[in-house]
Amino acid sequence: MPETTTVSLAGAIAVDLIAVLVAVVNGSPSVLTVQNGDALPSGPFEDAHRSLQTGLRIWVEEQTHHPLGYVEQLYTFADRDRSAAGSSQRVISISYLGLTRETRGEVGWRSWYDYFPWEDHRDGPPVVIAEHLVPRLRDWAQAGGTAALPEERWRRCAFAFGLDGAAWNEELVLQRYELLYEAALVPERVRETGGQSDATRISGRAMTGDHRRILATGIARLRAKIKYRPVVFELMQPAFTLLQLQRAVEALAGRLVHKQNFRRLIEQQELVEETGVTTSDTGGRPAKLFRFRHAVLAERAAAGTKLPLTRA
Amino acid sequence: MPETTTVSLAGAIAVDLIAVLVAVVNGSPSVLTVQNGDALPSGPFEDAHRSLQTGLRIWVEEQTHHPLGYVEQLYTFADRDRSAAGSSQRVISISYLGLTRETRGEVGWRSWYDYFPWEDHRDGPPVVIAEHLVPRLRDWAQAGGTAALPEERWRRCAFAFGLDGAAWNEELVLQRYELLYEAALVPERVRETGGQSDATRISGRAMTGDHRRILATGIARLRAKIKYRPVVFELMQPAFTLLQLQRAVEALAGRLVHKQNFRRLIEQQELVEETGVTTSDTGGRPAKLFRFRHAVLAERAAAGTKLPLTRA
DNA sequence: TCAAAAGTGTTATCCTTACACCCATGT
DNA sequence: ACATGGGTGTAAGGATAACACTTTTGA
Repeated sequence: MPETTTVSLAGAIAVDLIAVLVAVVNGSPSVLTVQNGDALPSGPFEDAHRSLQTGLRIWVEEQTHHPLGYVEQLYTFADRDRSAAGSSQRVISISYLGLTRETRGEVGWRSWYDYFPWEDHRDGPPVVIAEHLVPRLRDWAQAGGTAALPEERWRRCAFAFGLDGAAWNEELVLQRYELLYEAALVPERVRETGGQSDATRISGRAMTGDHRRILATGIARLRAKIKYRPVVFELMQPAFTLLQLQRAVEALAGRLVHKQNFRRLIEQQELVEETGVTTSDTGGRPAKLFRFRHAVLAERAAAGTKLPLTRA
Repeated sequence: MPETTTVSLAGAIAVDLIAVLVAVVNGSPSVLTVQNGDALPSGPFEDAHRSLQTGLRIWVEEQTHHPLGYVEQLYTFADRDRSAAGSSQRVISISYLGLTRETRGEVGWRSWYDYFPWEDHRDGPPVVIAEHLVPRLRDWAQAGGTAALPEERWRRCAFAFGLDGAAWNEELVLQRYELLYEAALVPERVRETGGQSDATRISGRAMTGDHRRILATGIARLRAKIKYRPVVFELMQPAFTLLQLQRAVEALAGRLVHKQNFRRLIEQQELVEETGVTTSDTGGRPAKLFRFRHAVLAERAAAGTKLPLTRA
């Protein structure tokens, strides 16, 4: 049974809103941070706010002067250990994922691969995985007692990081972070002011509290979402070339995609239409500019079949 | 720069846990209710709980004596109008979706189609749609001012309910409920002690507060989830026939699926294995009993491809 | 002329969809 | 025998994955 050291007075619970705000800033999938990159923007949920979502919009636009495009709720966290050290105050954090194309007020945007260096596979698997993570994870697995635990631990590692013949799955961002956390390979686990030179190179930049976990949740959600909902366009300028679109997807997914098959996919789903304009800013042959067909949002909010339905 | 000082509004906010607990009770997709079907089980989040999820597990098992299988967070609601009438107390409801196969303590299980009669298309489109909902929705759309609003409203209706040539999409449970709410076709909107004889037949059984909205959220999530994650098995007995499995899926989706193609799908994904036992309880030729291959949970947590990746 | 990016053609393969038919049991 | 569900074969069509090649610009 739980150890009740903290007395539960009425009203001991505070509610925070916390935002994972994403933009693609010259080729880098970026997240808006505060405190010099140590934290995600957050603030108390005010009673005056009409709803959570509007509450979030209000203060994000206040703080950042960014019009906030697509917004969705991510997750609500409330583990006991989230409380600030010393205080027995219980904090509930309701996190949101937001997408924007605006990048004014140049402050605070950071590539999310600063925080998760092992997640960027656009130039092949990052060396940090084989060099640093794998040996340490293997040590951790082997230290797992006597029973079947070591194999079980290693199986999880291999699956999450695409080892031993398993394929890399870019959606497992959270699982990977949690494994590293469990294996104490991440500064947040030991809480030492976060971000020593060596630790950062290996395990990425740390953040306050569990902000990095929340960021991982957001990235995972977004990587999953781009596959079945046309949300990338929220991150694009109004007009863009197909390669720019492809680069944006690649930035988010952390993987390269096949050029022509990508184009065919976009085309056959009728996601874009030509603007009639071409640009030669891209180096090489001038490219046609496209715009997103907003009609598709109305037409199909994604069928989402996968069940072999009988004909009606 | 924004600072993350979490100011606690002393005691103005209460936090509730609320559960959408699903089981398939002889062919009906059912939800656990309390208060004679008027409410979903819920309770205050206690500071003693280690985390939200364990908090939920503890009191669900307390209240229902059900071992709770799969659990996932659904959504966190906090609209102002959620507060109890008169009180200015702000309530935040963190909702969870839980799946179980246990049905002991026969109290409180209700078919979710009692609450959403228009969602069950297993015997074709329910007559209530054409008979009652469509005319009223059309009226509501037409009453939408002078501008483009009426067409816009009707377009949303047609899309949500599969009218005017649009296909029925079983995942749009929440959108449909919210349309009916917006059109004031649902007792919750008018708040008249909920559930008059006529209203219930047309717009389904009402619930307290926004519990029905939460239930709709849960159903939508589950209908989406069964397509890419093997969660149906959480609702099955340890051994089952393929037709029983199919019936369970159909109950959840509210649609019939193609027998052979369904089997092929199950088989080629290696989701099940034969137990070696057959049963003749099903009427007709005895059926092989299968069990879920728990190995798949480890093997692939669903690849989830849809991007044309380049070969590594 | 060469680098860099734009843009197109084509094929093998797999998955999905839609057919229609036979098998084993209890009544 | 017949109703009820169990269980199978197979072919058409479309989506995917994998090939390599031509075109147009700026430096």
